[in-house]
Amino acid sequence: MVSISSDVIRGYNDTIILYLLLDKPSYGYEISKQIKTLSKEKYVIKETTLYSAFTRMEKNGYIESFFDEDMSNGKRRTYYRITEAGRQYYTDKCAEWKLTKEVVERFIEEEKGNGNN
Amino acid sequence: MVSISSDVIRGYNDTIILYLLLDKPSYGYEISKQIKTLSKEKYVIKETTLYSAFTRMEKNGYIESFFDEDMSNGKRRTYYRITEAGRQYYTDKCAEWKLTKEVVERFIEEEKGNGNN
DNA sequence: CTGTCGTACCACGCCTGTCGTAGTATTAAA
DNA sequence: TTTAATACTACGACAGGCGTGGTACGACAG
Repeated sequence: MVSISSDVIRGYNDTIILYLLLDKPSYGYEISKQIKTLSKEKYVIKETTLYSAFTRMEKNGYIESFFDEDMSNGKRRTYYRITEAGRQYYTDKCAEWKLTKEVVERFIEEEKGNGNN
Repeated sequence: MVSISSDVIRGYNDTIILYLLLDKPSYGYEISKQIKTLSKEKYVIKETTLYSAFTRMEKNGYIESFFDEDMSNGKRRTYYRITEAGRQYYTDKCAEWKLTKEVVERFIEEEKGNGNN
């Protein structure tokens, strides 16, 4: 069965997360659910991968963390919102994706290598 | 300037190399030149990356190394030919690429994030 | 009132692939 | 004789992903 290997989306986890923050802030658990449903269960991000991406991106200034004000119950959630730098990074990554796609597809052929010719 | 980051094609260097071996055996230097020209200078694989990919793929049984018989001069070249397992791996990677492309593109939007909305 | 499940997060440390640096060796041109 | 192109190798650092395991809360079952 064909499934996505981690090396492939390695460079795009950050982009995927940023995409889900474009419109509104969110938090880890919600984002992981969204990735799962939006990808139609094709890609399920690992928790550690997700949270380490948060840490890294906050350090890089692409996102900012805050706590929900009307959080009265004990469940503490760390929300993240995208920064301007994050939006820029996202845009850049989208451009890069187009280029990468072009390049990779020069080396992908449906007919060739598939079976025996 | 938009250029391909190593993390992005990380999972596809092996695939790219295998593609260039589908029709005929080749060797490191030639393959690196072909990647450069075929990608229109967009992607230049690092030597160390290339040669370590060879080692890894030979260990995995995707390629086999041999020396050119009519090598009369001193320049020793290690040629590689793709194996059946290698062809299978390539085919699988092509299928995976399609899936990855679908998934990633759900999180890529040209209009969104580009600028300010 | 104990157990389990779902939510929400974090620390630690390993693994793999990439890449920087540097070195060897040959041939051909300048 | 020095430089450039060809052809390859060794070594070690680094970053991102991920396995493992732990904390903590609420809800609901038995």
